[in-house]
Amino acid sequence: MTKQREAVLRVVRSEKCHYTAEEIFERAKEILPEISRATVYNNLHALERDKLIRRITGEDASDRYDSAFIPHGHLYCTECHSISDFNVPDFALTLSGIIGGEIDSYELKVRYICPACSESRATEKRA
Amino acid sequence: MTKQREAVLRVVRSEKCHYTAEEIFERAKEILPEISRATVYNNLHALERDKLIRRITGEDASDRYDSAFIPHGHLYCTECHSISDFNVPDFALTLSGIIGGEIDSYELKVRYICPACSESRATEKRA
DNA sequence: ACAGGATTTAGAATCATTCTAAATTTATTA
DNA sequence: TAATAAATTTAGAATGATTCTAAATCCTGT
Repeated sequence: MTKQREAVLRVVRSEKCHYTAEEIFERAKEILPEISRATVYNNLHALERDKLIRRITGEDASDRYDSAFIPHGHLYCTECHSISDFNVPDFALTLSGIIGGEIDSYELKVRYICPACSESRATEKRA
Repeated sequence: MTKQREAVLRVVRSEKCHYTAEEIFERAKEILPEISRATVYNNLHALERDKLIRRITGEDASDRYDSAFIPHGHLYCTECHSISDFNVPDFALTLSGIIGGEIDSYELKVRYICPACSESRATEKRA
């Protein structure tokens, strides 16, 4: 665990982080101004391999990361593109039951319209 | 629905397709030799928007696609990188229950070791 | 201190995807 | 059917996230 890896981990673990590699790079530079982009990528991969962080794929051009404390799903709003977390109780267990074997990890993403956007849509209609 | 869009859809709907855009392009050229890569991308986006096909993200550098008949999850083997489908009964319903609102779509990916690889590992250990 | 192995760095290279602008096709309206 | 508008297609250039490279640096164990 080098100081670079520690810095990357600290950034990803910061509050409500769903950052891209680039954003993590920017923030890691505030801790270690000399850190390079390649190192950030290297460490994101290493930390993901060791299950200290989790990669979130798909909704943008670039991957995002979050801390892996509790397995959870992600909600994407198709209007404002915000990301939030949600939990499916005992889902890992449910999955291994269906699959009939051990699971390494899972990724669950739901696209929907978030309450805020849903509300502002309704307001518009009324107007 | 142009003949190009039809060709792309036909390729994605071919048996057990989990192709990348590039693979779809190669196969679409067998139907329409003049088709261009940009058209394949355009139509993949259009077909996804219209929910005629589904995009699968993440496990490779490039996205993959499959036909969207029945909502289902994907199993990735971490050893041989094969992809297969599986079904979580009534999952869309479960999700909208948890989220408390309507869902646009969901993507569920599970990483595990497939039965074939699991077996060959066991065989190795025995040897 | 020293050897060996892993990590870091800057920048170049790669490669999937998107963009562009012109040409063509399809749909609409007269 | 002719005329016009709107959407789609095309080839190739551009973009941009990520990976690669090769040299420098940092640990670790002796």
